[in-house]
Amino acid sequence: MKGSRVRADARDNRARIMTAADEIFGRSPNASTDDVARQAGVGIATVFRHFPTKTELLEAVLTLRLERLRDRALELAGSDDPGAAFYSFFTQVVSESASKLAIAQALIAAGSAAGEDAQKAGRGMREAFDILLTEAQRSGAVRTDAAFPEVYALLVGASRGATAVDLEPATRDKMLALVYDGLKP
Amino acid sequence: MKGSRVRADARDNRARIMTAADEIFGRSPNASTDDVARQAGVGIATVFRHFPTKTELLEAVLTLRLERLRDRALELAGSDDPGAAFYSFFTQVVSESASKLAIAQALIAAGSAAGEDAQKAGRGMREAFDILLTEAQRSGAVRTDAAFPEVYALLVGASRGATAVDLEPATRDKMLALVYDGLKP
DNA sequence: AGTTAAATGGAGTGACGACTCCGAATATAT
DNA sequence: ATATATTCGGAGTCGTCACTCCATTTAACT
Repeated sequence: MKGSRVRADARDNRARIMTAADEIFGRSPNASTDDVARQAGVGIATVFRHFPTKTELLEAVLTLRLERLRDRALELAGSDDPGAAFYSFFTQVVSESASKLAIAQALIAAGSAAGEDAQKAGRGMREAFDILLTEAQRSGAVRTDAAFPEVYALLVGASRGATAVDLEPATRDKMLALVYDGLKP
Repeated sequence: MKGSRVRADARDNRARIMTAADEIFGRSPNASTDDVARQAGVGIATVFRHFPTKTELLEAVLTLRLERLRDRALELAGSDDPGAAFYSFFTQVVSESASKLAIAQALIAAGSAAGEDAQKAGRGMREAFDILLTEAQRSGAVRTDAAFPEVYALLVGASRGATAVDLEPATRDKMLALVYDGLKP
């Protein structure tokens, strides 16, 4: 006899809802909760049972994305070539930014600016990125007079820029080349 | 006897509504039409008389902003120092981007992606910026292998980056310094 | 198989927002 | 000053969306 009793279908549904929400909100930030439920193949009430508030659902999705990014940064952190690791991560984040940003935007639009877990995940991701930056600077791949805040602002900006107008991949790469030239010693 | 009869109060109200909308939507993209009416000191029906649709109101405001930016670019275009003109315009756009982007975002959220007048104004603004870029390149202030699309993407990105996290002005300037280093020959 | 507590689903509820209707007010021309 | 066509204002309509209630289903343990 265990204290916590977790029914299998509940776990399944929770996962299915998060997947659906990730897709739906990644495409259209103003989607309704019903849309998520339909995509997940469950009733509306089930969504609200697992996530009592739309805001909480959005936060959960955003948190997951941020944690994945952090993990990827940490994987790259031990690399032989810190410069390549840094620029690779930067490029990856920019490439995948569209849907992630849509979710963040949805969260903001939903009213709640903050969000316990999401904030923590954001901090974790930034710390991991800071490690990549520091290593790249130590190896001479990035100028040392560029501090974390402005480099991070550049990452966010490049991401949002790539999202804003739907950029041709070729143009995006050229833009990133300009950014990287500014970052080199 | 003239064919077009324009009552003075109507003109006044239209102007007041646009000003109010500019402020309100610049602050919070999800504001309601009632908020605009209240801020403008008119009734709701008056807003809808002048702008039959919320989308049209947003477009009108965005168009005005874009036209102002274009004018500023054209003013700077004849300058003695094309490099300074280019970087000055770039910096100005980034500084003021917060509210402008909020409006554009509101437009997207309102459903309508396109928008006749706004598109035309956007084109005009981009053309004016292209002039600044070309002159700056000719004067040797900007590298000549940077084409318009990626430079424009950089402008949009820097703007959105500055907006995203509310950046300290000092950090924003450092970020811009990095961008400008990437643009120099 | 039977029991039971947890989980589900979909019809409801209340609030809010874009947009309309129409009687009252007012600018303009005579 | 009066007439009149235009504009105004705010109460109302309609649709949508986040969130709830409860009868029914179902996983899990004996």
